[in-house]
Amino acid sequence: MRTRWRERFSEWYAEHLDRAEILDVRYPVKGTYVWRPYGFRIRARVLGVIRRLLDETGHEEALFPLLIPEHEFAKEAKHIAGFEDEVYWVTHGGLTELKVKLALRPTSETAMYPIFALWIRSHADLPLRVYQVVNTFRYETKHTRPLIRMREITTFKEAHTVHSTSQDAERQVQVAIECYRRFFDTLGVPYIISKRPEWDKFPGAEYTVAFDTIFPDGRLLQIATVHNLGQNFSRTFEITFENPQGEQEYAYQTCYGISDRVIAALLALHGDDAGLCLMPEVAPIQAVIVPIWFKERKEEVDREAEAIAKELSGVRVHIDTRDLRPGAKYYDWELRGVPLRIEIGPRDIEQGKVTLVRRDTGERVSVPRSALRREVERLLGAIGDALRERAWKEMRARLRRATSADEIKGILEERCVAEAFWCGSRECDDTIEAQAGAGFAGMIEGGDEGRCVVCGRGTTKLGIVGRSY
RNA sequence: GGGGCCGUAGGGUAGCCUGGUCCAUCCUCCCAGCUUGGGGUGCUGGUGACCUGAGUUCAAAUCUCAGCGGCCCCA
Repeated sequence: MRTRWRERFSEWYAEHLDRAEILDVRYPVKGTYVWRPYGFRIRARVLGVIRRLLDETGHEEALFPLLIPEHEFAKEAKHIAGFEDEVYWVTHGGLTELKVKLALRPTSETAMYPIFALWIRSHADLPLRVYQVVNTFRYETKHTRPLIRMREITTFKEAHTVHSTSQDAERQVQVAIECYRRFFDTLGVPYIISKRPEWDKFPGAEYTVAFDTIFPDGRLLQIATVHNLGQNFSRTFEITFENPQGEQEYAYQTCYGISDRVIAALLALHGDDAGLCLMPEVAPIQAVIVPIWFKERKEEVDREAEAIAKELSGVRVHIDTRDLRPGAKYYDWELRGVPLRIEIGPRDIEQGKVTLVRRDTGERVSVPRSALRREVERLLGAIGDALRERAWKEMRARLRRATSADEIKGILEERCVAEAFWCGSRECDDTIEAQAGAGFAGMIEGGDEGRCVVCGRGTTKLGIVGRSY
């Protein structure tokens, strides 16, 4: 059942972050939240996935400071113009006013790049690929929402690369996109990849490619961005290298990042009315064992539960020994999204079987003990595939082709996202914004040919329009 | 950026309009005991709250102002 999940999504979302013990939203500073242990374990698993992908593709993890001196932060004019209304400033050390104000990083370009300038001297030092996982701060004035719009982003996974040629930087953009595809595929989070319009790109970038997903309420959520910075920052921060010809040259850079929003998407897209439904890859508990006790046979059942846990080494299992009725435990673990439940009771023991129940479908099967391990592994794989497939299907159903501004408006009213041919001009975007209530969030290039929904000019660009978070 | 609504135990709420009946209602959670155990066991007992500050008043959960926090709508 996905009635409430779909129709009253924002209520569902807030309620389950709390009930599944992901976050505590009661911390008394607006836009900041507490990661609870269960949520934190999910976060750690997700980090494990992205770290592995970045490490495999030649990135090295590093850690730069949170504080950025004003003179560095202010160096890149467009960059600061893009962020200045949302920067937190540290102005005092104790009672002493600081001579140089310190910004809490809203992102780390200006923290990293002065140091990159020191690290890089020759083409032999390139390419440089580093990433870090940090918290970042933005003084958001719009409505804050847990994991979606926060004043303290707690888990910004930002990568920064430096190259000796423009082509190499361009290739890196493709590597990053591929890396993020694999990341979201692992998490079963569906995405639309598009280029952000000129007026909406990252401040200081040449261009920005974004990943968006569509939430159950039909809103677009940006879940990753990849930027080609060209030489904009290297000129500002004097990141130069000696090329093979012995000349000094400005380096070419890219950066890309993913925030806490990926967790929001992970939780939101795989739920149903009973609660969360975690992808097995990132579930802190992949299978929960519920012993079915009867007065005289409690110890026997407990021994059996222990034996099962042992047999399943390598699978993340948990035995629920709380003094609750089995039914109460079922509801509880369903809420928390544990993908597989293993029930073991006297009846199973007598038959030499165990009972397995899938969280995604509710399907219940009785399997021989001898087949336990194989079946558990098979089912975990099947659940992951099913969740991924269902999420993609759901998103595709919410992305609908439009051939006029009116149709776009209609699609938005039906809580969906529209895609329509668009020439790419600001004027046509303004028209759509005025007529449909939302502008183009991005454009997908290189499709078939069509005519811009506004001006009728021929184009191969497909714009996407949706209400966004 | 503009407009509106709201803040009562851990969570959800009644009471507020029309100040006194309120050491504040109900559900849930939590704790103790007994009971029960293949989809939220039942019973008994118990802990726990008026966002913060200032003001009005004989009297404030209730009225006023400010702060903090939350929610919704529009651009």
